[in-house]
Amino acid sequence: MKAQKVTIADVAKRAGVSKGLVSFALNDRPGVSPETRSRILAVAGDLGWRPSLRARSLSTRRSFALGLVVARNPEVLGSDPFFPSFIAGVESILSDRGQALVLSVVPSAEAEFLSYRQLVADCRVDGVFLTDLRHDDPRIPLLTELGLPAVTLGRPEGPSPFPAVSIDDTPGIAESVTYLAQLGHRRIAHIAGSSAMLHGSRRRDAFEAALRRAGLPLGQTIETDFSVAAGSDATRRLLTQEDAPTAIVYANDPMAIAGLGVAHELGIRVPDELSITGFDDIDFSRYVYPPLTTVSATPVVWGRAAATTLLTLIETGAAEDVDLPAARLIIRGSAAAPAHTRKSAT
Amino acid sequence: MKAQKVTIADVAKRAGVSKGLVSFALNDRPGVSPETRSRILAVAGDLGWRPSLRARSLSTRRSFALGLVVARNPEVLGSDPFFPSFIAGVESILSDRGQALVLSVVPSAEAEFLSYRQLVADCRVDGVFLTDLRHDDPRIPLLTELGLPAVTLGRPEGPSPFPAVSIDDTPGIAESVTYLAQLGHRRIAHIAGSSAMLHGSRRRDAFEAALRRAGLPLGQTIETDFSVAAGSDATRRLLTQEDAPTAIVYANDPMAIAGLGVAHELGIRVPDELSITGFDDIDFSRYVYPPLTTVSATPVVWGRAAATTLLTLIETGAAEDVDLPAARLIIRGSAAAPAHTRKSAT
DNA sequence: CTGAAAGCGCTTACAG
DNA sequence: CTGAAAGCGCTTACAG
Repeated sequence: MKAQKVTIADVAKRAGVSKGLVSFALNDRPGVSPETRSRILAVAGDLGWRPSLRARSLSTRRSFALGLVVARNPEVLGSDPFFPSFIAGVESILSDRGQALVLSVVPSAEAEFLSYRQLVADCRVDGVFLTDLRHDDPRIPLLTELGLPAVTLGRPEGPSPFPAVSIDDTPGIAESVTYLAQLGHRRIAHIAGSSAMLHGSRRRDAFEAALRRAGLPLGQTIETDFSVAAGSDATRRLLTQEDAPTAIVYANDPMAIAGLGVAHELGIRVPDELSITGFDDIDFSRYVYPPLTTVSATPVVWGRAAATTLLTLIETGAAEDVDLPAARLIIRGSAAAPAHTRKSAT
Repeated sequence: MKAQKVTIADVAKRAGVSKGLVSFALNDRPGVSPETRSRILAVAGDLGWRPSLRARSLSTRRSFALGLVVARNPEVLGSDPFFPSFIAGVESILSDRGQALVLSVVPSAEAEFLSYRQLVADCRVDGVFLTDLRHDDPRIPLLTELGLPAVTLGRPEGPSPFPAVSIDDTPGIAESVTYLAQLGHRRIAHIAGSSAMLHGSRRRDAFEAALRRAGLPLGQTIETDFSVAAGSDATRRLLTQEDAPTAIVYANDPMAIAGLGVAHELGIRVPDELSITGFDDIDFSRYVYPPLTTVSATPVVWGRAAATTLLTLIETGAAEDVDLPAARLIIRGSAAAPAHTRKSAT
């Protein structure tokens, strides 16, 4: 109703200058004397002038918005608190900078491609966040072709023209395995995420390397899609077989929580008869029983750093990679010495 | 790189008409002969012309985008799968309609106000979704003053100029209580959400009404902020007191899952010694142990309906309220006859 | 049914 | 240091 009535022309007239000058003053460009500038700004303030984003967009070809497209089905998305937290981090940066976040949630990888094309066709955003990196990620050449600036969460394997904001998840997994080994576990299994995803296979590699380092036999690994349902199924398979593992390292917390459910159902006591560790330290983790020993990720921090980097890239044309502090193991109650060890110790 | 090279002027020249005519053809406006229209459209297709959203925005004063601002701290947001699912539903409508979703996540109610003002000052969106309705919700007068179209999730108490898309959660709570009463429970407690929120107090009212209807004494109710942490605390209070309830009706699943953890920790077996019911049917619910008896919400459906309604409102200036099917009780394993009943039956 | 022009509200060379 | 003009790419009365 009341908004957008006053334009740059009103300010110019009232200040007795040209529209161009007002624009220069607004954008801190050289070529306007300090006195004139402050007079213009004062008038703008008096009039309550808010420069029209639409008009600026049209002439500067910028959108003043960043994009995030996430390709997941709604259920999996719902049990994964990564995105809400990541987005909260992103927003904490954007809101102060006058930027908006346009979010696109799509059900499949094909839809994801379309979504990026749509975003640039409509000039909706000035850059995007690339999450859930995959092997030979096809989105990197796509975005390159589209000329859309991006920042990747984690460093892609191949060459990438985009800055990467990373948080090393290897130490966390390694710590988990070491911790379990020190407790006396020898049959440790891993319920892994999708190996198509970089963080899925990287966690798996870290798991196997840590096992080797601990001088333990290669443990069983079951690949999943990171979903609660898959975590549940995999746990059941593991626990109902001969020589079931005494400890399971999960690639994320939702699967670990599902695993806890399966153990309860089978009458296997955690941590007495089965130790488990998670990854993410989601809110639920400290409230399940026993509370989950897990690796703390910091998605809010990640979101902040990614937003800052992307904005720098867009504004200056370049940005450095940033490495965030590695995720670390948080010891709670879901892991303990295996039953036979305790028995012999008693 | 390649995008946005061809403009309406190119199409007009190639088709041998004026820019105005191209615009008319594009927008299905009367005043252009069928032959001319199809010729223009053909040329546009040949040239791969994509009308510039920015230019359209400037002249039509529309943004072709919808807004959602959610005011929650990141942790609570993370354990609540409502928004991801709701957003997925919204997107499924928007993507086909060439609309985008701009999402704003803010930590407080004050920031929320600012966010709405910013959204309209920058003309970012043509309308917004109003979720988490509160008593005497101050956002309704705010949006009215700002002249920003909106759709409310649920019907506000007072007068509202906006269409409401609702899903009745009363029957689900009532069914929960009735079910528990029929199992033989007489001391049923409620761990409620925030009474400042409409759905928090409505579920509480439904709980008390159902108790009365069942001829049961008024149960204990503890108010929370819907968070996992609060659900955990409230459960502990309830279970460690004299005459602890034999059944607890939770206002949402995350709190119920936290309650399950507390019960385990206290050595209280569910459902043998304690029955619990949740609300939402989040993904986790069927994978905890015992699987949660809960009320199924349908946030994806809600998102779709809300998006459709909001778009109708924006395009036509009016939209009908819509009532979605009520949420219903889903019986799983977390509720059973209370111990003493079973004892006497044995 | 069609064209030429003005306008949306900024920014940006280009002159002075 | 400052002004006047053209341009961003559409839409929309207004004439014909």
